[in-house]
Amino acid sequence: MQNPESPKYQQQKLAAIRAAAAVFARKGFHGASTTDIASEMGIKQGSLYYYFKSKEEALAEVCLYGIREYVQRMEEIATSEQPFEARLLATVTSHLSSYREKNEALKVHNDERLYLPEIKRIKLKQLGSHYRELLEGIFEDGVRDGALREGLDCHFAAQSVIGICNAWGELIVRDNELDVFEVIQKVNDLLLNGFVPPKATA
Amino acid sequence: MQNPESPKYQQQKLAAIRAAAAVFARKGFHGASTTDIASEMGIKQGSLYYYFKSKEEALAEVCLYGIREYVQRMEEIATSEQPFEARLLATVTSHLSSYREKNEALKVHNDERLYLPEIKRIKLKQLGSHYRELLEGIFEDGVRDGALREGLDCHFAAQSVIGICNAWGELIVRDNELDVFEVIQKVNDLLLNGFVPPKATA
Amino acid sequence: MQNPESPKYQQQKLAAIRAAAAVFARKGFHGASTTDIASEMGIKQGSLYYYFKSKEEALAEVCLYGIREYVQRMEEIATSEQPFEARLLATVTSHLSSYREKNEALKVHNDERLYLPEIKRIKLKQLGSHYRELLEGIFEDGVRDGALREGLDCHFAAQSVIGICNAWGELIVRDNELDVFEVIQKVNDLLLNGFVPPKATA
Amino acid sequence: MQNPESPKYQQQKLAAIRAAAAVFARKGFHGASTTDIASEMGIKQGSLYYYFKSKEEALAEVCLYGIREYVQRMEEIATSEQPFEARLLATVTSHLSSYREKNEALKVHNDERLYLPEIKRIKLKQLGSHYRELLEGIFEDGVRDGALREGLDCHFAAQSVIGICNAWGELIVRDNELDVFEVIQKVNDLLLNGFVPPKATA
DNA sequence: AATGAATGAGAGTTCATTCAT
DNA sequence: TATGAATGAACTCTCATTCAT
Repeated sequence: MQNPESPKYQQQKLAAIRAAAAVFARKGFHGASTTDIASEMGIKQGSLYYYFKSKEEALAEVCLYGIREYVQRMEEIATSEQPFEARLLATVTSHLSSYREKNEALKVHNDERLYLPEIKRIKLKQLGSHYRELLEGIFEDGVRDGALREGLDCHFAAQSVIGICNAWGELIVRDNELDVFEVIQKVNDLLLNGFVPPKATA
Repeated sequence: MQNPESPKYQQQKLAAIRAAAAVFARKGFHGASTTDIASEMGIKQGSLYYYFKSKEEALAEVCLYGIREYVQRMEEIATSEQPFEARLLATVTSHLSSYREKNEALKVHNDERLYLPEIKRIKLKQLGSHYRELLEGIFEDGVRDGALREGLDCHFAAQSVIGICNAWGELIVRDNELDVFEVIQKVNDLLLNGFVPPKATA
Repeated sequence: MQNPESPKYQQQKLAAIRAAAAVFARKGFHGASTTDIASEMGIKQGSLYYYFKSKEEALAEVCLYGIREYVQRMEEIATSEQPFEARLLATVTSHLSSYREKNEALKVHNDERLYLPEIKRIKLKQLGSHYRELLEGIFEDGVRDGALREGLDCHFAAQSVIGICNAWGELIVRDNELDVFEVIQKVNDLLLNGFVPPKATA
Repeated sequence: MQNPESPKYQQQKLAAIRAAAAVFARKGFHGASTTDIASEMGIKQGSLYYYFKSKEEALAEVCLYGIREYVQRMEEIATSEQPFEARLLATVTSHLSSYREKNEALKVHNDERLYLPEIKRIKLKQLGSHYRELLEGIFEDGVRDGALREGLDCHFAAQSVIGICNAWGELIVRDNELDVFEVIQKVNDLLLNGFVPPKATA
């Protein structure tokens, strides 16, 4: 069926993934219909099956697409030779701005991937874990460098960064007025310093 | 469906709301069927309509149920005469432990309320805003007391607390092994101090 | 179940028949629900079964009720010692005014009786035939008396009277402004003389 | 459901309308199921929705179909240059023979259109009024020509023609033995001359 | 005499999926 | 490469009916 790896096919397939991402983000996996997706990309419902074997596979591909570039960027950040603070800022920036750039696929990955059967989630789990591990690595480096507190729970820290970025990401998607750059700054600051003023040490 | 505020009816209605909450939390609104809900509470599918006019109304009631007690607890915290740090800890504790106590309704409120029509969301919005405002008030008090940094964006702070708690909440619901008490401590600490060691002031 | 032939029961049963008639007339047999009927008479749905074994039986009773008094009146007219013209007028008057007096049961009989199973329609058929035969008898008398044309098809005539009365009856039920007395006069006149002016005979 | 004015679609759609007409005529709108209609046209129930958006819309289309050609024929009769008597006969013939030619759609229009919501009835009302007005016009012409009595209530006359034709139409549909031609003659005669013999004028 | 509660069957409708063209 | 047509399963919802109280 996918015999033609023709450029036209590749291009349409990408359009299909993006259309599916947009619709899943808006309506959720179960709330979205194949008709919705097809009409989002300007074709008829039946034609969708030329690009996806099933609706579920569409979800799988969207999730993969969503997290893949997200991990890629993290890979670049993690391997870059920068001080901790720069890398954290880069992480937060990458994560949050991906939401504004209408990367609906990431939102879909976060919210809907659980509706995939275990098997189709393996790859996603690997990528997700990889992402978290890279981020944990950054934190570990930070601790080693003295940029971070001794004894910091790096796993907890990484999860928290992901969590707070996703939370603000949803707000960003929902509220177009939000100044993403400002949010990035503040999130970054919160993660570094918390809300409490530095205690005057004697 | 009926007037009768009979105790039997009230009790069954509550069971219905809880059953719906459990199923919606597990499968999402669109992924859950009324058969699922009915069998969760041990009645037949058609009988569910004795307690809910529609599936959508069931969602509305679950959301309301979920957020109501959540706001109530916040109200108590906000009006208590405690220093900022105690109130923040109480907030985080209240929020996170509600997830462990299988308050699936709160998760449903967070994840599924957007599938309600605008009209049925008004009340929820009010409650949500009220919660956030109470929390903002706590932060404003903290700034005034000097417990928090001068010039802190209290709106941002409140949103961040809610966001990070919801993120960890999902993890708690998904992973039964997680030590909630430990998470609470660490989240609290992150919010107060961030990840960076206090700068040695000269 | 109907053990108590108490006056209260009889009275409520009549109310039930009338309520059913009103609802069936408004919504049709299949379009009406037992809830509609019950609430029309101010009781709860389940209680209806105290008066009717089934919805179908309710229809049967309404139809019977509707046609019974209608036939009774015809019986009086048919046995009265009046000239043809007076009896025709009485027939049309009886038929049409029964519609204005909200005898919805008659309308139900006309429109919905076909939804009854053959068996439950036997009695109705007898009554209907009896009505038509009485009316045919009136016409036969009229022919014999010379009040009507020689060779008139009395069966056709009777059916036509019934048909035109039912047709105007529906209009009367639907349009409250209609002057029933005027309609009666005109229908009567149409049946007697038609629309053409009497030919001047040499 | 679709744009395609493909001949196949048009043909199947017509088959769907006719099937719906047959079933609605037999069982009434509420008594008929979409399964009935589908199996009448030899497709599966779900497939029906390829041709109708809803059962209600099926009813609307059947009614429209039923009354449309009926009005068309009347238009031809009304604009023809014939004496009154010929036009009345043509009207009665058109009306009654349409019942024998299994135009169940007309019966459905008469009996079931009230179950449509107001909005979907507007077009039907217009057509119905148009029909009546054309018929009234024929009567007015007849009065002007002297073919009809001075002072005849033409509105009443038109309604009566429609009413009596519909009444006999139902009988024709129900009783296959009835000689339609004979009924037409007699109805026509009744409308023209009534049942009373012409008074011998001195 | 009446009701609250429940049921099961069936309704209309949607939708993922298939396939000939 | 894409579509029109059809399907069958699942879904939400309604409703006549029953029965303990």
